[in-house]
Amino acid sequence: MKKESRSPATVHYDGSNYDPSESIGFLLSRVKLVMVASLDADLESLDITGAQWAVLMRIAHGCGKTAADLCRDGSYDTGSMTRMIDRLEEKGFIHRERSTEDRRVVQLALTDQGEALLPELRKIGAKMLNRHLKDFTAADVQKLKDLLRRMLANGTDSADGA
Amino acid sequence: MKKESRSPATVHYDGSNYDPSESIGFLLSRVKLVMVASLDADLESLDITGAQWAVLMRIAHGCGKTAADLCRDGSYDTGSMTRMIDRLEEKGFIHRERSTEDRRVVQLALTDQGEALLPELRKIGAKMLNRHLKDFTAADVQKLKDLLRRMLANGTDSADGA
DNA sequence: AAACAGTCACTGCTTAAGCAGTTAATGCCA
DNA sequence: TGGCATTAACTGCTTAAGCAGTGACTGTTT
Repeated sequence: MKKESRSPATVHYDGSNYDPSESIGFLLSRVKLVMVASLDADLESLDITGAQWAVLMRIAHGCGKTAADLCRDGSYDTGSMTRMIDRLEEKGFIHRERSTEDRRVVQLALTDQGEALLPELRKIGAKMLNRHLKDFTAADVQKLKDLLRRMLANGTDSADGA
Repeated sequence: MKKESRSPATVHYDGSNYDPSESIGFLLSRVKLVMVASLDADLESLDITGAQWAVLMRIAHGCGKTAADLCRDGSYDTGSMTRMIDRLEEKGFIHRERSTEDRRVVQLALTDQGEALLPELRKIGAKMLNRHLKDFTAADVQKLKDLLRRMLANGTDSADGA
């Protein structure tokens, strides 16, 4: 006596119709993996990793003025972020400056060297995305973003589950 | 004098229209992150991680009879896989058996304990996916799979880039 | 048969992420 | 004003992933 599904519209997987290599989870992980690998390859000559690229882009766009901002927006660990910033600072792309208003925080900014690199970073990122979106219509891209945003919202708001 | 785009249909990003938190790359990473976090949380009581769950599911579905298979199908490092299998074996979920036909390979299989756990693993995986696919129509799910598969194909075949 | 390249599982090494705990600074409230 | 919770950045510790290299074994070629 199997229980009937109560809300058929939202039950896409019921525990028996699983094909690992076809499931959304595996596809998603896989796509992320190849995108990062592709980015890493393109960034190799600049001695920058994909993760570092992401942080530089956020700083450049003003999404993250401080380490704490970057951690919140990127769901990143604060300890890891400190060391990430260490690496980027050591390479000369960003610099730290203790805030005068709130002396707990450290303001982050691109150095001239980091600023100079920015166009290339943008170009590489765009190239990688376009490569993976080859033959996508504008509608496809919009739809994909929409679906991903909805998944994100579903995962974020009711974290406790059923 | 900016160069005109040559193939407008496939140029979604041109290096200037970047909003980190809205780009497909960030969305994708983010969705993957919350899905894994969600899976980890649901699996916590079983003392299994999301990565371990993925391997167990693959073995259970016969997608990976050996470590080398699992590495190929999951784009996983062979060294990491050896240790992953160590952990799963130590926990009693799988067991190794040297193949008699080809004595290089080690056959992997679920133990009785692993087999017994399987229904619960399936249930947890399905629950996680359904949670993130809430309010998705069947067409939405199909479309998402289709788009992800196409991205994967784009990233896989021409690895050299432009 | 002997040499050869290729494959499999495994090991040491390096890197980096997450967690827990520390210190300094801030805002709040009695 | 003094105490208290909160926040920011940082530090040690643990875990695990990727890379490079090893030894055992296989199929192939000559």
